[in-house]
Amino acid sequence: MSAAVISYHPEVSRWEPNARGRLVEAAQELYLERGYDQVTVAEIAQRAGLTERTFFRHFADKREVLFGGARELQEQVAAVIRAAPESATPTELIETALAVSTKAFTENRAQLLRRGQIVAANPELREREVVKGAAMVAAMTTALRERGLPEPAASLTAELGSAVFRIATGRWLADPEPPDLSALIKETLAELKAVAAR
Amino acid sequence: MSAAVISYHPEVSRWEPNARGRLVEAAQELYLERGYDQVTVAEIAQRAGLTERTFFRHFADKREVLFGGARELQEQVAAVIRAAPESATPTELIETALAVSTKAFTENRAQLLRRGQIVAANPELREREVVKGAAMVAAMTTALRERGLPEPAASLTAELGSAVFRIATGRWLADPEPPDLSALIKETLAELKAVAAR
DNA sequence: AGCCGCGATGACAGCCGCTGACATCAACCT
DNA sequence: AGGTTGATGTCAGCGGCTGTCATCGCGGCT
Repeated sequence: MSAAVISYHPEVSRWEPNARGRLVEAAQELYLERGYDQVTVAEIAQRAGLTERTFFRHFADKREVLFGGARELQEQVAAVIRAAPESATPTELIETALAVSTKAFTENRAQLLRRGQIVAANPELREREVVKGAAMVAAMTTALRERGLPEPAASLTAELGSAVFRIATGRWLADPEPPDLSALIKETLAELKAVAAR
Repeated sequence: MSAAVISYHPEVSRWEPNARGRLVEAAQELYLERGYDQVTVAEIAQRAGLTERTFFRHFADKREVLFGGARELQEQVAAVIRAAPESATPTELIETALAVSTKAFTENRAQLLRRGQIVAANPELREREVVKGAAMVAAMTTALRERGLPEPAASLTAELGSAVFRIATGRWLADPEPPDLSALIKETLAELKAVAAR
């Protein structure tokens, strides 16, 4: 509680803060500069002022450093589904769940484009993206089942939601004049209904 | 062209035949016995009477040895979509495309269950399965676009088809008294339509 | 004030997945 | 007979990833 406890020297603590963030930043820079498979983990760690071993304490593998946000998004979506009114139809649930992402997406468009460029350039990274999508489906299915939706409706609703999300955000990122993301999601959902009705 | 060129000794050729098949067999045995990550590629190769280097000439990586059939299935499905009459609706296309798998699946149930057991036991293998599903979606989308179906209907139809396939075969494999697979596919598709209509 | 456990990091050794380069040798072609 | 091809072997090496132990500031406890 005494005053002036904090030294003004930046090295307040034993290490620089935000090691994880520095690793993400260094990895993205290097992946963009030279391509994912021309970068070693040791190089990433060095640019971040850390060691290779520490990289693997923060990220399960060399790919995961690009996919940190997926878990949070997944948890938010599941929470929204759980909180929706009991009367909501599957379609309404999808629309509500996907709405949670629009703000973060719209605010970070440049960052998402940069990341998308890195991921698109490498098959291993595209694989990991697919896997994250599947994890999202699983989380949505669980949340839907918890509110009483029986199988296979729960799985199907989750798959539909995931498909709409993937297609809508893909179009939104690809469009140089991006329309409103939530409107695009609604539109894509409507098109899906039209396809399924035939 | 002379007669009796062939020695009766089993070693007709320089090597035992069907190296690829022996590798698949050895890998499945070992993965089942000890678990995927307790098996080295060198051990698989040794059981098959080959070297590690030869394993990697037949399979891109240690996982791929379990996913050989995916490419053929994908090609068959795409071919059926391309061959369907022009008048077919998206739903009919899905139903027709998925029908091609039922025979092979029904005939190889035991094999598929064994493989499923191995894959389910390991996250890396589950990832690869997800990736194969995504490749199927991509192939279906391409085939649908080639017959003139515009986007996003092509992507959506492919996603729906993939979802129905995954869910129907999952239920079929899980059921100890397996119903007719093609009937189950039709039923799942009908449930999907019901979900999407709400 | 002194002690102690915790937690983030470093240092080091080692396994194994995977690749490139070159050698071998039966089968086949001409 | 000689040249080509194609599947395999051999060997060396990189790099992703892990286990293990050491380091040492911090914060809490006594």
